[in-house]
Amino acid sequence: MRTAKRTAAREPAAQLPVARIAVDVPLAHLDRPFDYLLAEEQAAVAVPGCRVRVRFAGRLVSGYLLDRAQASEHGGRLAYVERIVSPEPVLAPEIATLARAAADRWAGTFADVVRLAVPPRHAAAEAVATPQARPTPAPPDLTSLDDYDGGAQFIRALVNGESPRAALTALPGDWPGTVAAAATTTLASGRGVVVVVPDHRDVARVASKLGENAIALTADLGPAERYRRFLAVRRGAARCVVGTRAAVWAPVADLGLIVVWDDGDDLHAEPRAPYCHARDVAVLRAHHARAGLLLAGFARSVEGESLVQRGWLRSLEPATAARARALPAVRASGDDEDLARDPVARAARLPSLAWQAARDALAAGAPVLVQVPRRGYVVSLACAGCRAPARCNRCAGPLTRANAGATPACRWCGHNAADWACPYCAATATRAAVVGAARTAEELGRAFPGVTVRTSGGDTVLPDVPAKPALVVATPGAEPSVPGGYGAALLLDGWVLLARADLRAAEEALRRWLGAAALVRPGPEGGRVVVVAPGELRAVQALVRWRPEWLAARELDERSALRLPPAVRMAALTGTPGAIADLLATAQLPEVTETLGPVPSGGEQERMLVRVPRRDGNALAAALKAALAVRSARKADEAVKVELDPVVVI
DNA sequence: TCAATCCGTATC
DNA sequence: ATACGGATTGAC
Repeated sequence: MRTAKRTAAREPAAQLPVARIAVDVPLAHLDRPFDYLLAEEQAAVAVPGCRVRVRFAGRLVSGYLLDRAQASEHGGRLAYVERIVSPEPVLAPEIATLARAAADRWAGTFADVVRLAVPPRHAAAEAVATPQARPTPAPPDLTSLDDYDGGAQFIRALVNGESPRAALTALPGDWPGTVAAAATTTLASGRGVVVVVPDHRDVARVASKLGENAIALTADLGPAERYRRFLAVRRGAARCVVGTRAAVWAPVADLGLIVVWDDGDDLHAEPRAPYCHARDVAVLRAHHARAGLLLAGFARSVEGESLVQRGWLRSLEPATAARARALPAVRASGDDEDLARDPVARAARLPSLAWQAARDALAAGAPVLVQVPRRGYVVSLACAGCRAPARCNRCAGPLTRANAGATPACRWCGHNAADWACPYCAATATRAAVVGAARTAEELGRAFPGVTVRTSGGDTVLPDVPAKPALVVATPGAEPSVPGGYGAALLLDGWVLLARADLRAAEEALRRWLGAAALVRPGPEGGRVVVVAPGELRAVQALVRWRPEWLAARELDERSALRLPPAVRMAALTGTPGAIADLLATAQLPEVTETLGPVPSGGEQERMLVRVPRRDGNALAAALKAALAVRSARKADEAVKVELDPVVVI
C-alpha cells in the first residue's frame, strides 16, 4: 500500500524520463543496464555518469546513470530512481565505454571494472570547487627523444596532433625526463596525457619533471585527497595525470597520449577481479580514444615485443652514437674459477672482475651498487658444486645452518646433515642459496674495510644516496638513485633470479638487472657493470650487449613455439575440480580451445589453463563470461576464479 | 483443505 | 544476493 501510494505521488520527467542504470551487483548474469524512471524533480540533476541509488530486487543498491531515453524497451513496469546521490558525472562516457570493453575482454563485470576506475565518493571533497585549468604550457624545454632512432619522428607526430604508438627501450639516464618530454609535447598540442608507472616513487620522479602541469594519482593518498584529485581531472582542471596502475582509467578528456613506464613490472597487474593489466588497458584505451601510446622502459616485455611484431607499436631503440655515450661497460662473470683470490672477497662471493670494478669505482670517488636477489638472511643451502638445492636425505626438506660455521641441518625434521653429499655431482660442500641484503652488506663490509655500506630494501628503502664512495646493497626495485650515477654495479647471485620456475624468469631477471645497470654512469666516464651469472645464458647476453629487444624477441619466438601467451590467448581457471569441470561443461568454448592441466593450486583448489589462438581471444572471454553468468544465475555455490592472460602462467 | 517449505526464476 | 510465485509435502 505504502509503496503504491508513494509511486503514484511521483510524476515522470517530461523530457527523457527513462534512465539506463548500471547497478552495482556482483552477479555476472545481471551485468547489463536496467531501465528506471526519473521523477520530474530529478530531471535536472540526472546527468549521464552520476551516481544513483535504486531499488533492485527489493533492496537499495548503488548504480551509475549511463544515459537517458524517451522510452524503454522493457516490457514491464519501471521503478523510479530512488535518489540521485550527486549530480557529479563521475563516470565519464568514454570511461564507461572503456570499462564495458575491459569487462568483456577479461570476462569480468562492468561493476568490477568501474570500481577500479572511479574512486569511492567523498562528499566533502565534492563540495569544494575545483580551481580553473591552467593555460596550456609552453612547448617543452626538456630532453627529447633524439637519442632514439625514430624518436624525433615520434615527438613530431605528437606536435602535429597525431597519435603515434611505440615501444621504447630507454637508455640509462633521465627516464622521467624522457617521459615528461613526450607528455609535455602532447599537452602543448592541446591534448591530455596519462602516465602510468609502477609505484609512488616513480610517480614522484615523473611528477617533479612535469611540475605544475601534472596531477599525481596514487592509491596511497587518503580517500578525500584521492577523490579531490580525481574530480580535478574529471572537471577538466588537470589535463595530465601521473599515477600508478589505476591512473590508466583517469577521465582525462581529449586524450592524446598514454605512457606506461616499465610495463614488465608486476605492480601493473591489478590484483582485484577481473585482474586486468595496466598495459593492456592502455592498449585498449589508446585504441578506443585514438590516442598515442608509449610503452617505455629499460627492458622490453614480451607483450610489448608482441605488439611491435604485430605492427601495432613501432620499436624505438637507442641510436648507435647515443649507446656509445650512455651505456656502461657490462661484463658477465659466470663461474667460481673466477672468484677473487683475496680470501675476504672470496667469502663475500665476489668474482675478481666484480671486486676490481668495485675497487676502481670506489677509488674514483663513486658509490657502488650491489644488487642482491631477495631480502632476508640466509634462507637455505645449495650444493657448492652445481647449486642444486641441498635437501635432507631423510625427508627431502631444505637444509640450513643455524649460524655461520654450524653444520647443516634439515629445517623440517632437524636431521643433522654433516655427512651430506650432493646426489647430482657428489660435492660435499654447501653454500647459501639465497643471501639477503643484510648478510651481503656484512660480508662486503669485511671485503672493503673502511668503506661505508648502506642497504636499501624491504622496509627501509633509501630514495637516494650521495655521490661519495660507498657500497649500496639493494634488492631489485629498491635501488637508490645517485646524482651522476654509480661508478659500478655488481649484480650478485644472478642464477637465483634465473632459477625461478616461471615462464618469465629470463625476462624478469633481465628487467631487474637493467633497472640496476641503468643507474650506473656511462662507460666513457668509467661506469662498469658486472653480472654474476653464466655468460652463455640468453638473459645475460642480452644484458652484456644491452639488447633487451633481442631477448624479448627470442622469448616471444619460444612462446609461439610452445603456444604460450602472448602468442596465444590463455585463461587460468582456479577452483575446486568439480566447479572447474562444471564451468567447462557449461562454457561453449571455441572449437580450437585446448585445455591444459589441472595442476594443484593449494588446498582443495586446482588450476586449469585453457588457450586459443589470439584471434579467438574475444570468443574465449565471451564464452567464459557467459558460463560464469549461467553459473551465477544457477547459484552455483563454488566459485571459479577466471583470469585472462594471467601474469604468472606456470 | 490448509499452511509450511522447497525450488526456480526474475531482478527495470 | 533476495523476493516472489507456484509446486510439493505433510498433518488434520
